[in-house]
Amino acid sequence: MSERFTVTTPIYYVNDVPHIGHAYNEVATDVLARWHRMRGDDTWMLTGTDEHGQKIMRTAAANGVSPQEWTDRLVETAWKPQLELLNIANDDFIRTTEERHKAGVRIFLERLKDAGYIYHGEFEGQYCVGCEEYKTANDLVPGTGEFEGQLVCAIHSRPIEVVREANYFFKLSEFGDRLLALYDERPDYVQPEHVRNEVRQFVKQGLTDLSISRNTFDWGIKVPWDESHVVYVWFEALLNYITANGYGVDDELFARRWPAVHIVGKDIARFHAVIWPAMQMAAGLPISEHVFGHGWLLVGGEKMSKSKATGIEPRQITDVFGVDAFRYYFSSAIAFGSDGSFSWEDLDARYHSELANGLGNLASRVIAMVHKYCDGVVPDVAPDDEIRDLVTDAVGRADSAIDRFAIDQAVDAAMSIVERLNGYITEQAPWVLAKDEAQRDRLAQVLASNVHGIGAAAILLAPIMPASAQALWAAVGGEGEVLEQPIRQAHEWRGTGRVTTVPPLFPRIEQAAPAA
RNA sequence: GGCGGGGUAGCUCAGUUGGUGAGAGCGCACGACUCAUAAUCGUGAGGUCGCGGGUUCGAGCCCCGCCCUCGCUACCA
Repeated sequence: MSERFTVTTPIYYVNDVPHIGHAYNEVATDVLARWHRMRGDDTWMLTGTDEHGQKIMRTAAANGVSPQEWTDRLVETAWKPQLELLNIANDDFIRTTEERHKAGVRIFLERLKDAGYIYHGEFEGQYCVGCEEYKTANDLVPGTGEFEGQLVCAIHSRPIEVVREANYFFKLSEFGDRLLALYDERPDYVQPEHVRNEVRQFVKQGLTDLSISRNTFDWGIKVPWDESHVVYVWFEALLNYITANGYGVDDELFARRWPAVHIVGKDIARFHAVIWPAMQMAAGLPISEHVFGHGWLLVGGEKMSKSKATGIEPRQITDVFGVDAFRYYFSSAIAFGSDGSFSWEDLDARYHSELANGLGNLASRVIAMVHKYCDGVVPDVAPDDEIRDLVTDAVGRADSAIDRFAIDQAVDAAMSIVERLNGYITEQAPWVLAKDEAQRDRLAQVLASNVHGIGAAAILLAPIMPASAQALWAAVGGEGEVLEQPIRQAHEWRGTGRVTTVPPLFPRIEQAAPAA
């Protein structure tokens, strides 16, 4: 009963410097995708970059290269390396400068126009180049210094430009009722609950039409029927989700991949849960399955922000703790959907408590005992009922948590095996049993129970920590790739019956954490 | 201003539709054990559940007011 699962990250604005906020989204999406693959689902994970817009054009010019050369460079030196660093197994990577995207955007626009949802209108506004958006009076503040006496953008502190444009508009205002009906009929369309409420409330207040083209610069996709305009970046960027999946050119592929699940930051949930579904309705497309808005990472109690220079690069963390610990930390320490506090102290504490002392040490002690008391051969006996039930229950809880996007709870379920096993060992005291020949059978069952639990935990943790899980899996006699094990049957795994020797999976790190 | 989220043990947070004396993890203290990455296991440490009212036999969970904090308010995760 395998199903299909297409999941997306936002496409990242290529001019940004990748930081742990982007990484958080990538890792979470990757964990979901890997989990579904291990269920046997027809899984597809899409990510990519957003590369058009005036700001990119200007940055490129400032660096003396063409926009295309500029974005090529950023993609190759910043974005793709970040995916590799984080061990993200995305199936596709779309760039909005690719021909497949441009072609799909043109087809989509033509269909919208034919359906009567696009019209020509005039628009005048105060435009901030830094924000690439029109500002309202509320967004402006009195300037200081060289801009004394002028109104400037509150974010960039630079003067806005008054721009009058004849643009094309999308009739977003016509979709309010249908959107509200969507939220009501499909309560799980927007998640989590508080994001859904916010989106719903927003739509209830009424929608206005959306300007979707610009004619003051040309770094973008030309409007098919009017090449003096380029499509506004946000409108165009959303279309990556379908242009990457064969929209308009390969109906069979598109039918297989679409609709998708979108994992986005809560700040852009609105675009994904309001504008995007309206666009899909207008074009007669199936609506996305879910829009999940995750929370922010807070650093020192504040939203991590590139403009406040509190952005942290993933490498700063992975260099010290490793990629798997990075993935584990952000998957487990933060309730997916809520904001979460990041600190080096917390990361360090959880690494040592949960991974080094908990999981790593458990593997270490069990493997050592199997070697010491059984010559490395895992006793071929059924695990204790208690352990068997514990593991079976954990597998079920973890798997169902994923359906709720509760990644943190899935990790908790997996780690509950580790915690219980450490207690179980102390209670059973194999080192005592080993001294009594009459207790051989009991000793065998205790060790077999541990190996059984560790193997299952390795499978459940594989989507979160692929490399470490593989090492753990192999160490307790798992055969082949742990990522190819059926995750819903993790409690039924059978191995070679021999343990091997492994170096510590998560060595203690004595050095002080770098200053945050 | 409007909308939304928060304010619970030192820290990070759980707390279903209100009901046994308010919880978890980490940290801390003490004890046990020795298979293990000086790891593990057990016990304990007593927080006005932001403030003030109200409803109720009974409220951290409901209502009113207030304070603080964070985000959003139309197109940067």
